[in-house]
Amino acid sequence: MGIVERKMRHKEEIRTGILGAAWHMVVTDGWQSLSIRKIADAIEYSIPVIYNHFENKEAILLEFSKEGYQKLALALQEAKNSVVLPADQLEVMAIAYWDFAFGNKEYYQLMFGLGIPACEMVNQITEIKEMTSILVSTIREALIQNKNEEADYFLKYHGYWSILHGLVSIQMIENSGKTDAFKKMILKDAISGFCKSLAL
Amino acid sequence: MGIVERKMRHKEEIRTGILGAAWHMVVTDGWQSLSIRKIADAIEYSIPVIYNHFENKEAILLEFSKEGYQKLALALQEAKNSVVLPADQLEVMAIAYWDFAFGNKEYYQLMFGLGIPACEMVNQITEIKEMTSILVSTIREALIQNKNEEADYFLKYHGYWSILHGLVSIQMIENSGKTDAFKKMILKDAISGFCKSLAL
DNA sequence: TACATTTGCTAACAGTGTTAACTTAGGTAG
DNA sequence: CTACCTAAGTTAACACTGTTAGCAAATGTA
Repeated sequence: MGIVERKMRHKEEIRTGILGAAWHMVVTDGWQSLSIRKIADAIEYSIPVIYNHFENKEAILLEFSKEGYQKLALALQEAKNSVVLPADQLEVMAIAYWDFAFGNKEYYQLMFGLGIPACEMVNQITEIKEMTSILVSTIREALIQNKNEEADYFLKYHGYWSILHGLVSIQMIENSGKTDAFKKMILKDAISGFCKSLAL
Repeated sequence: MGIVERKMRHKEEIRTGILGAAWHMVVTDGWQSLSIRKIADAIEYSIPVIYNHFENKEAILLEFSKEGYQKLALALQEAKNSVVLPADQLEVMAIAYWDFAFGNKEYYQLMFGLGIPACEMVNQITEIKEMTSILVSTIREALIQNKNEEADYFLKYHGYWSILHGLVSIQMIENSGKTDAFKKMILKDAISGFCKSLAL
């Protein structure tokens, strides 16, 4: 008598139904417009049913976030396996990382808590340009100083900013037990490595 | 008859009152819990008054975002002025950038749309560790290959990940007119620069 | 004093997440 | 076969959210 089995199966069906409906909404309208009510509507069950499967809305998003990290790990592993030299591996992994992020924007944004101000907003902030111009000019000066004017300053500027922003935002969402001093060591090491890349 | 002046002044007072109350709420409870109603309550005016000064809630946040970019630009400029060599400038600017981000978390999170999943959430995702372990192992292998085992692999791993995440997230919120090919050039340049830093 | 304009308010609309309390259907035991 | 009990699913509400239409009152002008 597979009664409990059937019940389990049914419960699982609802669960996957919730996740399926939720994912569909995330992909079409962005995850900021995900709503419990709309999910309930899509799966043709009442609202509290969803709370039998997930503690709250965040738990649903957390589920996707986990999925995302798994997919990313898989992509990185595959990339790594495709070549043998570690230096080459780092390069193909970088590309795999990039491709994952832009091939799965919804996942990536969820995983790193990115994307509230809806992108369009950011482009309207002229203040950003004022700030980046300071970065750009310094990069150019550094390249001139190094007699390395062939190097594309725009490339380098993006590299510089990325290291900074990447370090900051990862530390911010990680908030691990590292000391401030150690965090700054990471920063200095990354920047000194970058500065070396400015020389010929 | 400074009647219009007085009115202007009064209007300006309300505006700064709105921003002041809003900022206070952002700092104390995080900007996700900012609400028009609570602002109205704080400034002791009714809700629609706020809509006379700002088109919507996002406009208020945009205001802070702009402020943030201005403050960051100022901090970078000051750091730059403190030393003369471009290479040194890049280092002090990096530290200034870092200090700004962590000294003004609210600004930074707003500026880069960071921080929905409330940080605590991210720490509960064990899947992250599975992913990062792949990165770490490859970094270690690369260091061994380069006979540079003294280098701290943890430092390098953070640098590597930061470049990746930084590039991705900045490109994502910028969504400028760059071609995919050019974007990948930025990526490859940054990574090849990083790989050089792994050598002795 | 009469009019016009700005200023601000009340109250509502249309949403959101979440939960208490109830009904009903399903399986179990006498 | 009936009585019971548990679990599934429902309705309806609470307490919020952003936003706006329509109205009242205060203010300055003619």
